[in-house]
This record gives sequence, C-alpha cells and structure tokens, in this order.
Amino acid sequence: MARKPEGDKRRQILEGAVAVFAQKGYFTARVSDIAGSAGVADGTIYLYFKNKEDIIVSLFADVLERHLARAKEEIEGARTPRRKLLAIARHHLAALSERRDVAILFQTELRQSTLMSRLSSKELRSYFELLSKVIEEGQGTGAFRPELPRSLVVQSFFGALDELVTSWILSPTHYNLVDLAEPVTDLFLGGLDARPKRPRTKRLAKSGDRK
Amino acid sequence: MARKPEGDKRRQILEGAVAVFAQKGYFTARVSDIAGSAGVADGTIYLYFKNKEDIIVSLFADVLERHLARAKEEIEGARTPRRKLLAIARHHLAALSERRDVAILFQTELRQSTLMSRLSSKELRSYFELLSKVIEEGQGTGAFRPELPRSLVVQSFFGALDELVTSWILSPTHYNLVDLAEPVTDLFLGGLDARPKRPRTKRLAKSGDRK
Amino acid sequence: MARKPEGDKRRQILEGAVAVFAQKGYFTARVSDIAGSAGVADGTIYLYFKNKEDIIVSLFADVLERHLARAKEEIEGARTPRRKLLAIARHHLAALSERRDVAILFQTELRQSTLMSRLSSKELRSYFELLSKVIEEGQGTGAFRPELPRSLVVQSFFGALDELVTSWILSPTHYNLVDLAEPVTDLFLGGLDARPKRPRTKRLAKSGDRK
Amino acid sequence: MARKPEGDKRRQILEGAVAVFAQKGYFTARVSDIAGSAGVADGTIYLYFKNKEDIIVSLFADVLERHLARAKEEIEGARTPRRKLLAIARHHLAALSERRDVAILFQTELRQSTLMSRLSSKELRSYFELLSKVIEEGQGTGAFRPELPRSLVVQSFFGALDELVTSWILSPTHYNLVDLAEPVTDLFLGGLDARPKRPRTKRLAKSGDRK
DNA sequence: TATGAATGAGCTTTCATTCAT
DNA sequence: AATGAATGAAAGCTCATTCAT
Repeated sequence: MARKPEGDKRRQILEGAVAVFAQKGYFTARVSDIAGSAGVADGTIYLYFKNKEDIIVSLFADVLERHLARAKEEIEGARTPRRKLLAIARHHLAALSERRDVAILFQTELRQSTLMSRLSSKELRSYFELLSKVIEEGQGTGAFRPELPRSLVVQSFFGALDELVTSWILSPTHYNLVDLAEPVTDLFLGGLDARPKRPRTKRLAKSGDRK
Repeated sequence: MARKPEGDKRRQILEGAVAVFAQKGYFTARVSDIAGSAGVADGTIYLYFKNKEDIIVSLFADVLERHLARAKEEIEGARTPRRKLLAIARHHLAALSERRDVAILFQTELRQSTLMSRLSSKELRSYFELLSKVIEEGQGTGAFRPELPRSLVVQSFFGALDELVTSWILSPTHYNLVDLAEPVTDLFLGGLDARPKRPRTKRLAKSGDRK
Repeated sequence: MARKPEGDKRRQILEGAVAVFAQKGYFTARVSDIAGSAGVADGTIYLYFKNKEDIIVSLFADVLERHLARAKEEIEGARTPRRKLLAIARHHLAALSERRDVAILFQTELRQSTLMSRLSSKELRSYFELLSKVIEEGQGTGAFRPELPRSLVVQSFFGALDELVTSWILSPTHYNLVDLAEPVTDLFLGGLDARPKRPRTKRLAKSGDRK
Repeated sequence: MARKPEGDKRRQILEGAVAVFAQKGYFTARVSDIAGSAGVADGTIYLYFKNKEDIIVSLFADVLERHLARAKEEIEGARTPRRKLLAIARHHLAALSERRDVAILFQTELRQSTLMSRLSSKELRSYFELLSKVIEEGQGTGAFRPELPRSLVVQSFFGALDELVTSWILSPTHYNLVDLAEPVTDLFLGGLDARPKRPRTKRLAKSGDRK
C-alpha cells in the first residue's frame, strides 16, 4: 500500500487531491476519491487537514507560494521592466503548462465564488503586487506610458496570460504554451496597431535568452 | 389556455436562480433556495427544467445569446476595426456591470470544469469568432499588425476584459467599470511601450461617442 | 382526444388503470399514466375516485363482482357437484385468459399485503363460499369424500387453479389455458394415484359439454 | 480486521427488512424503517446492499436457497414418490409457519409483477424442478397416473400448498398449518371422489412419523 | 499514527392531489 | 364537468466526518 518513499504524507494527499480535483472538480470529487488517489485511508486525511475545503485551500496556498517565490527570482534575473514582463509571462505559462492538472485546477476551481473570497486574498494579491511593481518601475523610468492606470495595466496583462492558459486547457490540440510568452508580451508592449517604423518584434527577439 | 400574464414563470425561475447562484455558487445553492427566491414551489421548477444543471446551463445559454446578439449590433454600428474593438469592450463591460449578479455568475460558476465542457461550446465560441472577425478585418486593411497570431490577439483582448470584470467584482469599491473600456482598448491598441510620436490616445478620444 | 363514444368516463378510467397497473404495477404506476391511458386529464380522475388506492380497490371489486355473478350462472347450469367443479374451473380459467391484463393484475397486485386486507374481504370471500357450497353438496350426496375438511378442499382447488393462471402469465409461450380445466378437475377428483380399476378420466370426458 | 462478533450486520439488516416488509409491504416500507428495525444507521444499509430493491431480492434469494437445500434433504430421506410428496408438503408448510413474517413476505410481496421477473428465476425454478422430478419418478414406476401432464400436476400441488399458506396468513385464528400436510397430500393423491374401496387415507396414516 | 466501518444530516427529485379557470 | 399547472410532502441515497480499534 505504501507508495513512494513515504515520509511526507501531507504532500501525498495534496498530490492525490490535485489529480482528483482536476478531473472531477472540487464539489464533485469525494474525499474518499482523494484518499484512494493518495493511497491512504479516508480517515487519514483528517489527520492532516481540517476538512475537505481545507485541502483545496492549502493546495492553492502551497502552489501559489512556490509559484510566487520562483516568479520573484525570475524577475530579479531580468534587467529592464520590459524584460521583467517577459520573464513573468514565461514563468507563468511555463509553470502551468508543466503541470496540466494544476493548471486545470487554477483556471476552473479557483474561480469558485465561495473559494475565491476565502482565498484570492494573500498569495494572489502578492502576485498582482509583484506585477504592479514592475509596471511602476517602467512608468518611473519612462519606458512605459505613464498615463495608463497601473491597475488596469496589471489586470490586462494578467488577464491576457490567464486567458491563454484557459484556452490552452480547453483546446484539444496540445500546442506549446510557453511559445506564446514572447508574442503576447510583444503585443502587450507594442500594441495591436500597425506602426510605420520600429518593429517591436526585433527587440524582444534580442532578449530571447531561451530561444 | 392563456392565463394571467403567465409564460414568464420560466423567466421568474431563471431570475431567482441568478440571484441564488451568484450568492451561494451553483453547488452550494439548493434547488429549494431557487424556488424560494423565484417565489414558486420546489416542484414547479421541474415543470420548466429537467434538473438543477439544466437551470444553470439554460441560464448561461440565454444570457450569452442575448449578449451576443447585442454585441453584433454594436459592432455593426462601428466603422473601423479599432472602433469595433472599442464598441465590444464597452458592451462587454456595460452588460456585466449592469447586472452584477450575472457578472458574478459568469466570472465564477461558468468556469466550473464540469459545466465548462457542457457549455462553453456554442455561444461562447460565437463570441470569440466575432472578435476574431474584427481582428482579421483589421489585419486585412493594414490597420492591425499582421504578424501577430489572430487567436493570441483575440484571447489577450478577451482575457483583459474578463480580468477587469473579475477584479471589479472582487473589489469592495464600486467604481465605474465602463469607464475602463477606453483605456483598456487604448492600451491594447497602442501598447504599453512609451512612444516618441503619434500619441494613440488622441484617436480613440475622438471616437468617444458616448463620452 | 375523445375516445370511443364517451359516456362512461368511470369505466374509461378503470380500463386505463387495468392496462397501466398490469404493465407497471400498482406502486410504480403514476396517476398521470392512468389519466393518459384513459384519455382524460389528471384531475378528472379525482372526480370519479377518491384517490389512487380507490382506483385499484374499485377495479378489483368491479371485476370480482362480475366474475362472481357469472360463476354462479355457470354453476346453476351444471347438475352434479362434479360438473359444477368443472364449470367453475372452466369459467375461472376462461375469464382470466380472456383478459390477460386483468389476469396479471389479479395474480400480482391483488396479493399486496396492504391491499389484501382491505379487499379480500367481500367478493373474494363470496367466491370461496360458492366453492364451499359445491363441496358441501358433494359431500352431502356422498359423491365426495366426507372425511376431508371442506376448507382444505376449497383452498386446494382454488390454489391449483390460481397457480395455473400464474404459470400461464409467466410463461413465454401462449398456450391455451382453458384446455387445462378438464385435466386439473380430473386430477383433483380422481387423485394422482394410479388406480387398478374405474378410470376416472372417462367420466369427465363424458361430461365434456363444451367439447 | 475481525471486530466484535460482526459479520452478521448484513443478516441483521435482512432480519430487520423481513419484519418491516412483512408489516408494511415493500413499497410502503421506508429504508429508514428497515434501518431502525435493524438497529443501524440509514447509511449503513448501503454498505451492504446496492439499493432498496437489492435488499428484498437478496432476501428472497437467501431464504429460497436455504429452503431449497433443506427440501432436497427431506426428499432424500423419503423412499417412495408418495412419501416424497408428503415430505415436501410438510417441509413447505413447516418452514413457512415457523416464520410467519417470512411467509407473509412470500405470499404477498414476492408476487409483485416488477419483482417477480427479476427474481422468480433461479431458486424458484429449482423448486419446481424438484417437484417435477418426484412426479416423473412416480409416473415412471407406475405409482402415479401417467396420462396427466407433469407440469399441471406440479402446478396443482404447489398451488394447493401455496393457497393453504395464504389462507393461514389471512386467517385470524392461528391454527397449526403443518397438520394440513397429510390431508392435502391425501386429497392430492387420492382425489376428491369418494371411492368404494381401498381407502387412501390408511396408507398415508402409516407413514405418519410425526404423529 | 493509521484505518475504514459506521453514522446521519441533507439534498434532489418525484408524484398524488388540489383548485383556479 | 373537465382541465392541467402548481403544489409541497416525502423518501432514497450520498458522502463528509467521526471514532473504536
């Protein structure tokens, strides 16, 4: 019955939960499903979590925390605000495309009105603040248009990335999600409008350190 | 056969459902809650809907259909692709900010993995196609940058609008959502990058026919 | 919508009920099924019957009453107790094989513990008394063995006929049920034991007035 | 894994079910009634049975199986086909009069058209076949009249026994049912007709080992 | 710690019955 | 008399949670 090298039963349960929630959705998933998927008894779950909701809330907190930490690192590795945006986009898309089940969870269950309130709070807010800092820096240095409300910019960029992930999840074809990091950043920075000069794509291409 | 001003009992139930679903979420809402909110008996619901799921699916279909129809009208009233995008943004934000409960439903319950599959199909796809047509037109006339993948553009624009609505819903302050239509379209068209010349904002400002 | 020549709506409903009850069973049948089968509105049923149970009780009473009346006539047409038994067997099997749906109802739903008590009372008791009279007469004239308890004889004969009907209903092949009247009466009168003399079959054969 | 004297929780539930079904009938009985009567929680029932129907079907199968097994033993203990019939009659009546509640169930609920089909199949068929074998043997040895169709004989005998039980159940007086085994077999073998010689009763009286 | 049998509250859905028309 | 939309009580079943082992 014992899986892996054991040891971290809590993580074991969370892994089982991701798989089950992603497949059946939070409400439709039974606690016993999670137990089964995690290879533990039903009762064991309650030694590590207060109740069913605590599982998904912990799950989101855990994943977001790690995601946020790595996002910060990525940003620090980039110099200009523009490169920082690209780094964030890359990280955002890479992280979610690496774990399709986590992605499904985040694009669907996380939106639950009930959960949303109890959750979006801390970690998610931090992520938005991270983005906000980058925009602020860009507007401060004159790289970004200063007349645009910062929250609008943040929400638009996040929303664009978010929708890319959602569409990727719903799509029957399994294209490479990370490849969209550059063009979406390019669009976001350069705008949709055609311009007479200064092709925006070039610049970003130069910064393409991941090919 | 015609009774009172009947015939709208179905609508009555749908209205009750919107209110209840928006407040408690689909799974947490009891059918009897909906009945209570609609002012009918529990059993009456089943004279108009097959089961609980049929209620929310019908709800989404109904609302999306009307939204889509009006979106098409708005677009036809606009000349250039750029003005069409603005029209869509205005309509999108206006429609949802007019009915906060509907907005909540769309930003939360609609994402349910289970419902998503059963639903996102027809009407939602049409909405994306509508957007896609506008982008295509713009790229054809040379107004929009042609090198950007159309689906990426569509998803980014939709995602931006979508996130604006979500943030608005989650925000404690009740700011005017429609006011964001212009700046978000401006950002989307002009890009975040600061530009030496030709300020994009001007143009859009001129097209401001709703002020 | 109007069936037949109308007129007896009560009978119409009872006919619908027989069909529906025979097919789905009393508890599984919906009142609206009966209404549908009878070609009347749900509410109309309650103009003729107090409630669902009243329908089946009335049904049994009606059918049993007619059956009983005809059984009495048949008996009067027969001279000897032995011919009377044969007449009863013939009538019993003929009546039920003529209306398969009624037969199904009687062999299944009538046994309901709940209904049984409320019902078996009057008409069914009369039927047993009719049989009992015949046995009594036979024992009185010396035609039948007097040492056998009358109720045992009555129950055995009725039970045999009853089981023939049940088996006929459950059988996939539609053999002629009435043809069993003579042999079953022969068995009942002559016994299963082989006898050295006086073959019993002959006598009954002679009495075959219906051939 | 073995707990208390457990393992009989299933039997506990079946016992509760017999009591409740016998009193209220299958359809009228609530699952919670059964749970209450069995001294378990409602939900516990579903750990041992798929659903309500599964309870009664299992019940019939269990009882019939045991009844059938014992019937076979009884038969093997008897020499002649005539004594075998008597043994079967005794066993049939004894078994059902020992458990009045089981008897009620068998004489009423078992006839349900809906259940009948799903059930009468295996065990009940075996019982009829057992009887059929005895008749066949008797007809083969010349003890029984060979011109009577075997199925008719089987059905008549079973029907007689069956009706004795039904009447016993419906009767307000609690007479001894097993005492009827001899006279009913006597009637069946010797026939109702009065005979000049060779009284049939004698023989059977000799075999009366139970007084 | 870990187990999983047992619990029982709670929900969706059905359907007999009513009653305004 | 006839209709059938509306009612709402009732019940089967599920499943999160507990707790004796």
